[in-house]
Amino acid sequence: MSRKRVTSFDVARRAGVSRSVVSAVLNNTPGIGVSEETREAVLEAIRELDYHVDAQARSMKTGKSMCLAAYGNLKHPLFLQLLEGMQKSCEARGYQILLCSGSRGGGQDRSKLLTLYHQRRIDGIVTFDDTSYCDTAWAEEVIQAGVPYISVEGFAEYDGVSSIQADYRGSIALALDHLAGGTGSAAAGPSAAVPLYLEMASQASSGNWAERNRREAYAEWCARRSCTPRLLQLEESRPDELEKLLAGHLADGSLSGGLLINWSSSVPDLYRAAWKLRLRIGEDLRVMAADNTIRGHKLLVPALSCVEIPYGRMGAEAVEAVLRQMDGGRDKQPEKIWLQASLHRGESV
Amino acid sequence: MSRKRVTSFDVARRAGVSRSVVSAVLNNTPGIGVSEETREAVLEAIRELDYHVDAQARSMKTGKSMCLAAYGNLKHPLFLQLLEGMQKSCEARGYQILLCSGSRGGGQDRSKLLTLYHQRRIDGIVTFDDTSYCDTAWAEEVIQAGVPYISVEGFAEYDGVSSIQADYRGSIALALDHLAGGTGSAAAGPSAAVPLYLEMASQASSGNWAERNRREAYAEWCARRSCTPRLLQLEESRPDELEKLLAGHLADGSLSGGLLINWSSSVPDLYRAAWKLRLRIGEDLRVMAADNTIRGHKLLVPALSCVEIPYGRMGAEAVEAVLRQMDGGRDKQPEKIWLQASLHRGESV
DNA sequence: CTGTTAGCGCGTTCAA
DNA sequence: TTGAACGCGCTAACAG
Repeated sequence: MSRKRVTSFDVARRAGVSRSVVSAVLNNTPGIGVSEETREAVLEAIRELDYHVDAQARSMKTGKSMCLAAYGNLKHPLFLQLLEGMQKSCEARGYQILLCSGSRGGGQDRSKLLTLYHQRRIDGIVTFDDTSYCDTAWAEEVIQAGVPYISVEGFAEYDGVSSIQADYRGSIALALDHLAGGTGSAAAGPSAAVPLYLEMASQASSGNWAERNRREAYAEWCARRSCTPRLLQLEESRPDELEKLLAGHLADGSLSGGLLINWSSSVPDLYRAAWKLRLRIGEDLRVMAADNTIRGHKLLVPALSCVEIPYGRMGAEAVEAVLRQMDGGRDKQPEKIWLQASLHRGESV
Repeated sequence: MSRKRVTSFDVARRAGVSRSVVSAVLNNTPGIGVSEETREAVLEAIRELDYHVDAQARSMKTGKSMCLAAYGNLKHPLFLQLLEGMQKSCEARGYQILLCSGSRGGGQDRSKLLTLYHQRRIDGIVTFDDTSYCDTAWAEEVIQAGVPYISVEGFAEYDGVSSIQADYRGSIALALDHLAGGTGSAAAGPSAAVPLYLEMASQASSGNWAERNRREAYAEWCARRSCTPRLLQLEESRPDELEKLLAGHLADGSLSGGLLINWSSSVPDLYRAAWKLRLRIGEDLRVMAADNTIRGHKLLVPALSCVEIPYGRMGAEAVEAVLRQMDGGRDKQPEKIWLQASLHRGESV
């Protein structure tokens, strides 16, 4: 049978000291001096008895749970990358991650995060939001509660709370340069065919900050090269439309500059349309995506060239930011953090 | 500023009762009778003061952290599905999930799970292992510590600890039936071409329980139909080998019965080989995979027909099993749980 | 400089 | 229905 739980009291007795010394040794308490000798004795006792601090008792005293909540949609494949990044930072700082998925659709089960905070189960919150997320009511609650908080990809244009996002503008330039670079000389002039920008859209994404930035970045890129932008917008999940589009634009050769699509999640539809038309991606048609939600660089055939949003780094940075808030007190201004995207060279361009 | 923390003491005074009553109301303590009247008064006070139980203090007293550890490889995309299932069960039982990734490669950072248990941060452990995982040293430690534990997909053939796994045998039959069903009449006799079974292999998977089961299931399926099995084994990550194989077998028509591959993760290579040979999957070549790690039913073009391992349900069941262990005491026998796989009908067969 | 004593934090539970 | 003790570690004030 497992023997009785070992407490600091046991350790103290075993080492012939008082419990405060045990605590001092464990925490390197500055105020309390401990001779090297006793220190060793305590550590020895700890080892012998296999003593472990009771995290609850410690938390109760210190007021820190040493846990951060990670809230996000478990259906989103890239949530894992975020968690990985968070994990790394947390590990380095001795923190744990409490997983809090947002299961239901519309409902604000975010409020349970605040409950967790009030219960002292967590010291801070990281939410993985989509780029159009900006619920100011939630932001108010967070501020009201005084809980350290940061949103990943949400609240891009709202200064009330901290947030971290990718440089969507830069990501478009990256993609377009790659697309154009493959076409001929690096110094391609206005004569070279301009890449077509295909913007998939859903009701939620219309006024969206990310989409707007991408669109503008496309326009600017074209302007810099003094060629006219060719923007197309399409409803999401309309594979037949995609096919029609492809057929039409191929007939008149207007796709010779390649195609940049905003969401990789629509790329399978695109590939499928090409498949039906017996077009070979990467040969008859050069394609890139402005994100990599579907991990298309590894899974699609031919491998998708795309831009990678750095969710891993975002997670790590998010944790750092939240921890900063904890130290900084409540007067600290919300931070807005931006990270660069990177390029995946596949076979599709 | 956030006002001072509200304790049960404040609530008690506000409601004109003693703290024990507050506790009794909150926990519906059976032994203690509380009049409807006082009950209401307490709830009212709780509401007015916005009181929240301090989780640490409660845990300290009850000895339950109300947390389960989820350990697994954050690089594995299906870990998310497992978490989703765990989340669902946990939510229903008032539990939280503490995320504990296994970051490094070989190192046994699993031991930190035991530390967490000794620290009373968690009440139980669920690990997401691969099918060849069977570290009996770890199992011993777990038993020794007396921590409720279950492995998902590990320890299939070791009875010392609880585990939960998919019915890999059944999954193969499912796939083969689908593959054969598409070829002609349901009552296809020995005359119909037999599907080829392609087993990708790595050093770790050789003696592997899952692979052996799949192989045997294939043999049995063939035996039932009195046709001779056609098994092929290939080293993983050898795209050129795959291409050679495809070319050869197509020339002699031996792939007319279709192809079943054990790992979907090698399917992109297969698709790529077909792509190079200008073969059209689903038309010139019918393909299925025995798992769906890569989510090929949605991402690949044409959509992959495959078998789905029910990670979501496994996660939910795993949590239930761990909670059962907590109630049952340490005399309870380890459980071995099996779940059925299901079929995804795609376009590749 | 080294180490001790006493009291706290907060909810739960058992004897009264 | 209540008072009092308890669980376990932290830390300020204090003593050698």
